[in-house]
Amino acid sequence: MEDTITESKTTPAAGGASTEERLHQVAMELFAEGGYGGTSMSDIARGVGVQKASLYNYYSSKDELLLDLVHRAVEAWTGHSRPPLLGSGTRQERLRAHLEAAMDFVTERPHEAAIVRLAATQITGELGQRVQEMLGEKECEHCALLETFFAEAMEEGEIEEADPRDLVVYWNVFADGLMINELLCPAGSNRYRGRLGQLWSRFWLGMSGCEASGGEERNPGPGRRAGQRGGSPAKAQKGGKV
Amino acid sequence: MEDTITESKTTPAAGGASTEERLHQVAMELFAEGGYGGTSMSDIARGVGVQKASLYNYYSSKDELLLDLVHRAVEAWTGHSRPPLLGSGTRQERLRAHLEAAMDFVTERPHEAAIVRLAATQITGELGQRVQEMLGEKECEHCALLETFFAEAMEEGEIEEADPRDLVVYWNVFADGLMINELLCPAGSNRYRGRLGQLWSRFWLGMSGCEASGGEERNPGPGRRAGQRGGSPAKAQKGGKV
DNA sequence: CCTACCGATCGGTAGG
DNA sequence: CCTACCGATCGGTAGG
Repeated sequence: MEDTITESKTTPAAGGASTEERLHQVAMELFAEGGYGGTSMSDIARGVGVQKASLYNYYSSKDELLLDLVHRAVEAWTGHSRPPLLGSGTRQERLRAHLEAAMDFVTERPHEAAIVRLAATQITGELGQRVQEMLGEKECEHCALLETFFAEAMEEGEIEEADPRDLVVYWNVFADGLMINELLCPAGSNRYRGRLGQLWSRFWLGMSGCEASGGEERNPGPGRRAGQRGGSPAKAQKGGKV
Repeated sequence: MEDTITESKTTPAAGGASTEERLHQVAMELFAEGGYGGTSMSDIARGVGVQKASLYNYYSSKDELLLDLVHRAVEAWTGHSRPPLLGSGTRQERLRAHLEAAMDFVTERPHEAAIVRLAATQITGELGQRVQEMLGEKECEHCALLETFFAEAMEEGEIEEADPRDLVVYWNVFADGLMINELLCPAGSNRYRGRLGQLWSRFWLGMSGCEASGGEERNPGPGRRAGQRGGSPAKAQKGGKV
């Protein structure tokens, strides 16, 4: 018989995917839609088409399963949205492409995006700490990258002199605000993605020129037509906390 | 003995608060910190100092308990942050005061703020729908108020002409981005509240003057260079998804 | 990958 | 507000 196959695990019961692949898919979907506490191992087993006990051949516990899924989702998001930031074009173009890629990830791979959001906001206790640790690392890494990005943009004269860390904070507020709304909006009706043009124009005004922390009043007349265009489909990621 | 007291419910076991008040306080705190699924009625009963069954004299189910807490928290948040918006001063001052009040609520009454966030992001199923309904109503009401606020600000010339709805969206992105970061930041270290000065300057640039989505360039403000490829018309890169 | 089973705990009810 | 109790389900294990 086929017991030459040492650790097959192949039982292409559905879709031709291996049990492990189906496990990833199903668990991702159920956690994303029902939450961690709202999804039981039995629910997952039913979706995969195996007995609950069999799941423990892949993960030693429900916690470990979630951690792996979160890790995969974060990596996918980063892998999708970071490249545009490192691509070519003006800094503004690259930053905007980065943002669009991140937002498209939310639209195209909602379950993975939801898992990351869930990880950042919904998990408590010891598991929560482990998850926060993982996300925190990624975020720090990303913030450092952005800080350098903004510092270079200043050297090139594309944005006014300022503390790069202030720009990172400003960016995080804008990006997280967009993401959280896109994530929570009833699927499909992305009123934010569709209004990105005007939002970006306004955002970029604050990014490129501003009398920093000192000035408060002084809303100088407008000037500056920020690059404006529809959104081009791009890839995605972004590691803000959402 | 004292059975002359018809529906007393008074058992000032701790802090002099009634059992019902303690129930509100304890449940709010536990839900906020442990999540809905992560908090059992037994946990709450233990915190209140009564038997689990006694909780059902106040609420017919765990769901009803959460709904009431969410409702109270939303009302409190609104009651705390709306007055400044309707106060006196320039529109910018009033809007900023509104924002600061909202952020202070997060700092000063973290459990109530957390309950609202939890309600918006963590509850699924039928209960989730009921909760979303409640929040949605409140939000619509608030958006309408803001739309009027911005329309008036335009009439008064404090901000440039634009679609008020665009301004509401821009505001929502900024406000939500700030809130979510303030909510998730390790308590105390509010790096956002502390940087509100520079963030606000940048935000207000985009709010007050900007050639929105359809607009062309307008009177160039006084100083405001900013490198960025010398005044060439937008790249018009199309490719948008619609 | 399955059958069989574990102790613990869940939200909630009966009845006083 | 309590004692006593319910059926259902939880995450996980034994052993093959």
